[in-house]
Amino acid sequence: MPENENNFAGKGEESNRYNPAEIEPRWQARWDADPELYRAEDHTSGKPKFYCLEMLPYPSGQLHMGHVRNYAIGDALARFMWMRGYNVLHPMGWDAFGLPAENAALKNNTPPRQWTLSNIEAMRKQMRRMGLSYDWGTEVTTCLPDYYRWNQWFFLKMYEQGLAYRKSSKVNWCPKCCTVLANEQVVGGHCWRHEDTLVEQRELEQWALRITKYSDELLDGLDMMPGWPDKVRTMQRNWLGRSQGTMVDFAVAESGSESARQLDEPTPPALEQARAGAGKITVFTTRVDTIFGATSIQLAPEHPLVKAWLADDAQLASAVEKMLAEQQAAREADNLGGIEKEGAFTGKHALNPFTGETLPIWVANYILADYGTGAIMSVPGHDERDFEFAQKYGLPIKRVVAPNVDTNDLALPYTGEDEAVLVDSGEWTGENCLEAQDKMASFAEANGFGKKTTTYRLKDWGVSRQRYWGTPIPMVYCTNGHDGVPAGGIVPVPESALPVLLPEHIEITQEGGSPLGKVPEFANTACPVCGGPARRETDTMDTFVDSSWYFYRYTDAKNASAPFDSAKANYWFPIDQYIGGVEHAILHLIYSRFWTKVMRDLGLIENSEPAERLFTQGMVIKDGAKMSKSKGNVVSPDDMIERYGADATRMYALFAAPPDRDLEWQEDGVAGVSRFLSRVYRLASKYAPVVRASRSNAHGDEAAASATAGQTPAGQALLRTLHQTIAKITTDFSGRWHFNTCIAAIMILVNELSAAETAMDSGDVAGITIAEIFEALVLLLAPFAPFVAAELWEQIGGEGVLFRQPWPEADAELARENELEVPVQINGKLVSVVKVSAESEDETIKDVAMSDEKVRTRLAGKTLVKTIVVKGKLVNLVVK
RNA sequence: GCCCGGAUGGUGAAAUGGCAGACACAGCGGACUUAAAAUCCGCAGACCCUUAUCAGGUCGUGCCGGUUCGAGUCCGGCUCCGGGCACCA
Repeated sequence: MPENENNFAGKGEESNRYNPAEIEPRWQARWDADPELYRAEDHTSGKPKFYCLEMLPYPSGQLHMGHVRNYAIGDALARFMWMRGYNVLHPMGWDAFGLPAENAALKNNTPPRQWTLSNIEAMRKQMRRMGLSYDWGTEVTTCLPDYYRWNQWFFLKMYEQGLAYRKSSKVNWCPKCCTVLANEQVVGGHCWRHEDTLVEQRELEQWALRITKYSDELLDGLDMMPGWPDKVRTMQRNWLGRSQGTMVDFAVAESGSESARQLDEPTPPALEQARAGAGKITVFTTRVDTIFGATSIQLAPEHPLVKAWLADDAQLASAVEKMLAEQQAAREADNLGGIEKEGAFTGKHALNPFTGETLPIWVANYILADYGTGAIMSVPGHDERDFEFAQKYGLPIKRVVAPNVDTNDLALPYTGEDEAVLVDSGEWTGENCLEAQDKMASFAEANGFGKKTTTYRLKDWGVSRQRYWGTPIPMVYCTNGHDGVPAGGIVPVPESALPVLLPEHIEITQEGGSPLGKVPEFANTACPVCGGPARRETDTMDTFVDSSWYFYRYTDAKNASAPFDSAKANYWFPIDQYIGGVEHAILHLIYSRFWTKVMRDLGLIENSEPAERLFTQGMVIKDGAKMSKSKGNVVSPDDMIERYGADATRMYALFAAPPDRDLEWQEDGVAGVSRFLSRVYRLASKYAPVVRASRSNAHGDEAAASATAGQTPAGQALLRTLHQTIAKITTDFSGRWHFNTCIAAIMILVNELSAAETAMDSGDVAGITIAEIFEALVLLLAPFAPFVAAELWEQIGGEGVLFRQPWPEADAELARENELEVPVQINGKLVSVVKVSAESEDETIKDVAMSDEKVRTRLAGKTLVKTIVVKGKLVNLVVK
């Protein structure tokens, strides 16, 4: 910086000037040249381990402020844990598969691989510029074959275990692109790329992973994860949606005229089939106790029985068609909840197995086809939705539950159950609802028309994507079939043939289904079993697969013969602290929990959960709104670093708000932190010679002893603040993580040092004390502002690598105040403040308070009723 | 509709049930400077009393109530803002 030379004549002056633009690149170069610097010790290390992990980013090419904040938190923690003597694993990687690479390819004609890898390069550079303490030796890039081959390996293992299977499911389909769209690519019901094209719902054969096998474990595990935020656990609980209830069979009664008409007409085989099984409708209910109040059966429009009946009943067919169309429209408008309840009578009836009553069977748009059995018994008296429906269509509404035996006139619908009792329910009348649920379910079970059941909202995980830039699914379809495999049947690729490589030079176009399907060299292959012609699976895996287990790979990133070595994973897992955005609370974090359980059952690891503790940081906000390109309020980290340096940028991200809260980005605040660092730099540089001299004079214990003994009051006061600061920061790191107040505490210390400058210069503070304080100050700064801390550590003659120095110990004795200011209240109102010595007894404190001038005046003529003395806090005099 | 958060000066925020507003930002005043920038020092919740000072008083943590010697903090009932889920039988 040439202006420095102009502004500062003296060389000594210049060295006191904080210049991050000079310091930071210099230290970065030194750190980059030392790949061992942040390398964890081997798993055989005897040290206690600490696995500190931040969520891996998608390599968009640009770090944003959310990343900066996330990594600043993780980095501070990792550095602190190192200094506390832990063996720390602090890795970073890239969630490198995904659609944006394909879009970029379309737009700029750049191959996805090239685009992705150059983005990674750019972001890695930004991270290095930030001074983040990652061990780049364990870097994981999910789009490279040495990673994704293990996705394929896991897929084969899951196939062997019956955890991966083909399933027909509904997908968003763009007829113009001829491809499946992710939910987030559907904008207002239209294809995000073709605004005039409506997205269709299509049934498609897809690969799915049987996550539902672990539903109970995923749910119950949440209760044993106190290190995860309640918010996340609640969200997962709702997502899993376990509900205990009963399946009940209602026999379908054939009505004479209807069936006669049906018999006259030719019946398609599907209908015949449906009719054969049409003996009963199974409903799922959590309130089997209310079954005496059932007044109809409601089927989802997609229910197979409804489909069968449509052919016979044109009126029903058009009603159902209308419902489906409206549902579709609502889905497009993203307003499924706001749709009005509608239904149509099927003309059929069913028998209530408990009462023998005949109930009309309806089709209703509020019944979900994919939850429970797609059929319910409608109890309008005790269910709000059924009530609304029954009112609209004039169906009877019966009361069968009352809050207690005497209260029978409460408005319907009444949905209470805990203390409630049954009425008008035959032999069950008078029973408590909850007890009746159990007994009636058992009764149904014993009589063969019901079963206690647990249902889940969670569905199996559909992992097929009709995309290019993802992990190829390692399956082939044997064209002619062979022994035990029908023509076109599934044959897994043998492990030895992995990886199934993604072809690199392909033309990406907008249309035509799976891009890999149009690459004959890829799609056409030989059946690994019979050698005959075969076609590869041309779908790729959901990118959530990549992020479900990447953190295990970090423990053994170079392993070429296994996803990782179990001994290494078992040493490092579970992750001690996982840090990331709350937006991943459900999908990523459920999928990774699932994957962990699968790996455990495969015998690869011992832990059942991936992370001991999870921290979700708040958003970065600017002008009251989340930063986004469309709002034009994005602040670029590069800009900030250029202007104020990485230290100031990181430190501001920690100082402006506690990490769990949203953070309002104010550039003036960054400038303020930068000014603070200048003050620290100037002071530490100025006293560096004192520190160095004291270090070379001092000899071990002697030095330590003289640091604390025979202090001047000025020195004692500084030491007191120092040790209070150490204590505060140390506690905060292991609990609240309120780094904003930690940094404030360091500021207080530095302000005091500034104020004590004259005292220090005039010899009022011993050199050994000055040394102790500045050494500790630099150590305290290390987790938050590593560049300037490293620089100052060197200037003050510190030995070794700063980030491996032991964290300073707080000395409670030195931190203790010897005189306390105690507020005095009268009837809870502050009246005065008195000074007492820290050792004073309550009685003494009271006496001092009572003799205070202001207190005496106020007390005149009053009667003292009660005195409250809280040691070190206050005195409250209660008077009348 | 349901479930979570949150609400404190002009702004970001701080405060194991114990002096509300630490620490900063912006602001104002001063020092340094020919001047500015930078830096340093000081002031700073609102209102009232006072010619002014010194000092003093009243009110004040979204609203209403409660518990307590004492409530930003705990309890009950609301309002508004943010996030998640949403006909889950």
